[in-house]
Amino acid sequence: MAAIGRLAGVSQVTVSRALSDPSKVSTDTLRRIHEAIEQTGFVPNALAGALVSRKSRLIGALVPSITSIVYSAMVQAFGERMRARGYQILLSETGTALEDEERAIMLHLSRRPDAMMLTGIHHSPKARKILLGAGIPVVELWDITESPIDLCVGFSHGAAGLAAADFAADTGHDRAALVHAGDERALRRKDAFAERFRQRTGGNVVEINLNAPASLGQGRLALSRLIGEFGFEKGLIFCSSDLLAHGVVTEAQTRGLRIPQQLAVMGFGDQEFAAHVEPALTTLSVDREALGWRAAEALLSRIEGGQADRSIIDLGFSLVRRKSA
Amino acid sequence: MAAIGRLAGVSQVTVSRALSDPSKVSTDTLRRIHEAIEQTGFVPNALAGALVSRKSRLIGALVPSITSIVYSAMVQAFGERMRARGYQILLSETGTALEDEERAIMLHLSRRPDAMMLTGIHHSPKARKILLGAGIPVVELWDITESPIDLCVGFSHGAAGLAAADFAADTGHDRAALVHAGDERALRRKDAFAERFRQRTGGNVVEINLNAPASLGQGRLALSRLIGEFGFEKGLIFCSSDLLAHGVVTEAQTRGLRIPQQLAVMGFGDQEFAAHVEPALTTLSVDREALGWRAAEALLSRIEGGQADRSIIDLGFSLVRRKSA
DNA sequence: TTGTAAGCGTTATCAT
DNA sequence: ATGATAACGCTTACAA
Repeated sequence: MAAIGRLAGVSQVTVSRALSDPSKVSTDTLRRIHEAIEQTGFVPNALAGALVSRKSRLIGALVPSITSIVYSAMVQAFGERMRARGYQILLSETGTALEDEERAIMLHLSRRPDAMMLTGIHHSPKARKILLGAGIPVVELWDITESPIDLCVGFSHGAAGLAAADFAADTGHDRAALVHAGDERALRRKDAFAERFRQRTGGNVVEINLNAPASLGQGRLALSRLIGEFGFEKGLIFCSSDLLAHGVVTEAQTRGLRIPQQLAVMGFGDQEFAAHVEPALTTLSVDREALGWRAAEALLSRIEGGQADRSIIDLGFSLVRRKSA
Repeated sequence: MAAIGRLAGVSQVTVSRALSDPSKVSTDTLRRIHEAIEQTGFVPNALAGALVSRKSRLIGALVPSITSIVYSAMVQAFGERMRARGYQILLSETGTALEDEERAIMLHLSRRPDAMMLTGIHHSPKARKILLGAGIPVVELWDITESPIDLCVGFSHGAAGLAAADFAADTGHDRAALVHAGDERALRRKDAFAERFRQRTGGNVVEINLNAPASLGQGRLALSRLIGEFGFEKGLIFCSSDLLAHGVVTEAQTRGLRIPQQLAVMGFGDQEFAAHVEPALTTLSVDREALGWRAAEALLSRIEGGQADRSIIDLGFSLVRRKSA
């Protein structure tokens, strides 16, 4: 900046002002400063700015995985909103291990973000403590709790499981299978499903825990195992994601099983392809864009406004009935 | 750090040393320093560290979209490798507009990243200039060129299109259709395909430009349009992504068209589901993990070693023949 | 093994 | 409208 100042015949401070608040600088010097910037290819150092102003315009974001559309669509909406307001996203994948998340949180906090976004409400005690101590807005996504670190935006996974179980019971099924990838929130949905379904129908519930990232192939495998291990060829299958459901449907068709008459299949997430699969998937719809968008809004109002928004935001879900169940 | 020093009975510098190079500090003071850190919940300020050391341990990454598995799988591999070596990823989505990418590059550079990763080899002249001026390693991904900004890791999209056309001709097709989402690299593949296919077979090539993000629904729509607008019910369809190919296959099955006898379908990317779709997709396979991984390695050796790796890295592609063509 | 001093490139504060 | 000066919280010499 000092060099730009010399070129433009002003001091370093004036250059700083020209960039951060042009209204405080005369149009003539403004022009000379921009010319000098153009010539030199000067790019201001945001590290120095953040250090002294204590505002980094950086938002830390932690997701289990970036390749799952479930998270990436949410991060996309979140990031878009944040970028529009002049913030950048420092993104890390944490996997599912709490200690990895804790480490990532420390790393993020060392960059002094203006706010943090976390996935889920399940964190290590130390992570909570450090986050609280950081004194910045924090939003937890995808789930709700009575005691968020600061803010949370999501929906009740227990309620989602109950809704799926009620649908299964209402549509006359007395056998059900649960197929999931083993993540914490999916487990809560399936536990709620199992309890409610047994309660209402007295029927049997079997379960396949794939313990692997959800994929079409894993979905096909799940149905094969369901048939091989449990002789499950009639009933409703509740999958922890649409991708798994799509795999189950594909495998069922290959085997000549009729959907939904013989096998009813429910997914979760209402991803783009859900409506276009043949037969179209019945699923629990979650608005992932709204999730990211609302989280961004809530953080922004905390960062800039003071507080405003309430701290527990339940976005709910809806059951979309299509052809597969 | 000064406060930690006071608690541990040492100076601020010793605390700094304890954190950056523990071997330079006696085990006893090291212990006292860590106790003090534990008590206070101190998190070092990486902004200050980066400012003076001129090393941010930050890598800027620019992708068109994070929700496309094509890019997210690559970024995942890239980020994993970088994190393992102590770097964090500043990620931005740039869409397809060059001016947006340019703006994002400026923003990233202001944070003084130790290196930058860009998608594609097509950038604005100003972007090139600024990047060059930044004096940091830059890697361009997904494509190769004789004149990269610094490094490039990818493969020839022209060659990929030729390979697909040769396959189509070799398997006896004399009509072909191209379905694509309109992105720059897909256009280069389809242009190469069209030219080679016409040259070899003299046959007709029709084209659908969806001008929308690739999706299952768009793939179904594409086949509907192909049939409606061109009466295309026999021949080979080369799609710019597996997702579109999957949509075409789904629509074909719904309409009772036989694959591959009547309609042969080729995808691009060899995504996870490609092998599990029914019928399994014939596609051009690109190793997205290797792409990210090699890009990270190349940058790392430039950052830390000096130079080492050669600057144009062609990872190639392969044609995977399955059932759909 | 530890400490002192200088300075990284900005913004904030107070003058002019 | 502009400038001088003092931080911000670290790392890097250099010294003890």
